[in-house]
Amino acid sequence: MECKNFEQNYKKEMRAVQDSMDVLSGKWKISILSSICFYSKRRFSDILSDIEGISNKMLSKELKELELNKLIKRTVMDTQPVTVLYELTKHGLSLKTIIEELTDWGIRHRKEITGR
Amino acid sequence: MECKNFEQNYKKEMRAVQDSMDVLSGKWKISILSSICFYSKRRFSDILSDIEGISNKMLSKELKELELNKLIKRTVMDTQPVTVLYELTKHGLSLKTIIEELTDWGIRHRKEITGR
DNA sequence: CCGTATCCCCGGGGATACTG
DNA sequence: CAGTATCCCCGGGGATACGG
Repeated sequence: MECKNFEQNYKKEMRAVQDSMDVLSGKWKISILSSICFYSKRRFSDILSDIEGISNKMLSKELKELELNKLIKRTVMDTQPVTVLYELTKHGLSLKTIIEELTDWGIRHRKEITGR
Repeated sequence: MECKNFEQNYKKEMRAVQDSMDVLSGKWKISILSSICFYSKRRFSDILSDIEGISNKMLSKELKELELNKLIKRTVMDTQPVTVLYELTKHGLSLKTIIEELTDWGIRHRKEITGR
């Protein structure tokens, strides 16, 4: 319950958490990752309808950032009209544990705030 | 490596992760929590100087939100002039594992992006 | 179908000054 | 010391239309 192991590389660790948050804290990032993860492979328009409220502009932008960060892989299918598939990379899948823990904590947090 | 366990309560879990992110993804939240956690108890002006770039307005705002979410406890000391101590609550401390994992992932992520 | 381009508005958040 | 108040600017992000 104490934070003694933070003592040594305090600053460096703070930068590392911040790096993670920079990647994940985009407005729709987690939802997009969840959607793709759940269906394994998912098309642009499918993700668009999975996530309530997102615009095509934002989806496009967020997908681009996730791809830049090597969390997802984009594949253009040679169909007519064009189809694009998104899937998680190995690196993207390495987030699974963290997402699950954030899920559990979110549930506990809701209980804590709403008063059990 | 698959995401089968997401199948059942997909929507509910997505909302839960989002709840967590809503609490944590504020611009300075993680830094503030880390600072307080590292020193166990910390004063307003100390946190202000711990975190490079934050303004007193933002610090005040973020602290208020963290307190509302019961992650930190605010204590006014009866000194002259007034001193205020911030510390993590039990609930706030329950984030420690997640923060540590985000730290580890951040380091791995940097390696992934910069190319080992 | 999968995006990009454009327009436009609102609020996040910095700088600074002020109060108890 | 620990904030609040005010001013002000810039860019995040929505709506809509267009292009390959």
